[in-house]
Amino acid sequence: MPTATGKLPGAGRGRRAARPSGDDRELAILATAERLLAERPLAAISVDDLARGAGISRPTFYFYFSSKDAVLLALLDRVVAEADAAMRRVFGTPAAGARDGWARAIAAYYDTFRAHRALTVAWAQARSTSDEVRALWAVVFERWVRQCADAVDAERARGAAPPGLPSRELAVALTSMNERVLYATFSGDGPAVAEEDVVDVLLGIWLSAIYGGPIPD
Amino acid sequence: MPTATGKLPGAGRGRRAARPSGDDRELAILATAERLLAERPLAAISVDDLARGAGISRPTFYFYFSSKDAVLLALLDRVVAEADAAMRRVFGTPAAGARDGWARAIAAYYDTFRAHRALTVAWAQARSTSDEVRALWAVVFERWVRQCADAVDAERARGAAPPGLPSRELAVALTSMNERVLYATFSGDGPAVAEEDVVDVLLGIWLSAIYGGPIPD
DNA sequence: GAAGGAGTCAACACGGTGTCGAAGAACGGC
DNA sequence: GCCGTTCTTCGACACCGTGTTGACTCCTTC
Repeated sequence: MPTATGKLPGAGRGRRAARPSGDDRELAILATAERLLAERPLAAISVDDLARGAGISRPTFYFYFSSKDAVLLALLDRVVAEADAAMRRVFGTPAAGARDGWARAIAAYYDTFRAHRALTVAWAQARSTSDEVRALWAVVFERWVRQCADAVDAERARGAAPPGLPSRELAVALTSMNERVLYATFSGDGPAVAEEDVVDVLLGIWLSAIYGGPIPD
Repeated sequence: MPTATGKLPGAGRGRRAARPSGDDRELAILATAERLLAERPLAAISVDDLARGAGISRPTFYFYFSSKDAVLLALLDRVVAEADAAMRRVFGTPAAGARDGWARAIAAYYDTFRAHRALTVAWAQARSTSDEVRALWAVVFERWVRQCADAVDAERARGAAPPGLPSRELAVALTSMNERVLYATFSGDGPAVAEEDVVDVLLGIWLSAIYGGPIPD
């Protein structure tokens, strides 16, 4: 099991050693992957498809990436970086009230993943087949959970939110919900929330879970 | 694409035509599958493993099931039937208050899936690779969503719950959350809620989402 | 103009799936 | 008790996807 790294986005994932036209090839593979992913599921795309799409032979593909999963990982790094950047923008701007802050955070993820819906769906599929994808996702997820838990703690500390469930467990559950609901909405299989409502629905649940006091029986 | 049915649990999924000792073989395959699933992921189990485990050759396996997925489907039918039975029991017994009713419903699913955690995890993986598994799950999920939405409507009608998000979308989101959170807890990869807390955490979020009024900014 | 690295691919080994056809057991009718 | 039919089993095959090897072709650059 090679390449268990996950440092800088886009770097070190393949096995190249930096040379002129090689970069084009690498980009061509990435672009082909994203294009094909938009039309069929990851499992239906072979290394050969990727190679041909990029105008090279299958063995040459392995010169650039160590496997199909490595391509996905590289693509995923990018999107995660994008989502984090969006999130940093949210935290950087002062929010007009608590509701607005949470709304913007949820919308930031929604927008990022919607812009790459094919990738989002493919990632979820690859998570069950690739340890590396699973590991990368766990790291990313953990970061979001931590941010969310910290924000909840802060709201409780300033008296805006009542005490309640442990903030970390609350954060895990809410973040999980977002992940699953957004996936269902984007992939379209099974019951899902309509795309135009999804942010509102998620936001509503987040707010009542965080700010709603204890429920009398 | 054969066998798109989903009628009676355990029936019609393979391609047998009912005969004596054949039943033993079928059961042996099912048992082998559940046993192997407890030690490694679905993708790491070949048809050959299943066949050998049941004491038959690979071609003979195909006499009983049309594919690896069909085995999982048969197993899944059982567990779903079990969960539904548990749920019917919950609805059949009068609850001591609203909180207790929801708590028992969530616990019923938790208990059923925990009792078959290996299957639960395998199903989630197979959902990305098999159309049939995906379709079966969509049906099951839809049924739960409907039950949940109906219950919310009933609570609102009797004045116990305030109006709020559309009941169906609320139900989709909450059911999705349960699915994802339980999966994370059982599979153990990535951040998860501790097994002993998970029902309380989910319940807390359900109650505030359903009974919590509108949140002032 | 030789050395060496980057880039490329035909051909291979492997492991998995699903199918086919022939051989073996089981059983009912006659 | 024998014979055909139907159920059951499996060896052998065709196929597809993966990842590797080794040799060949350019470039550089010294």
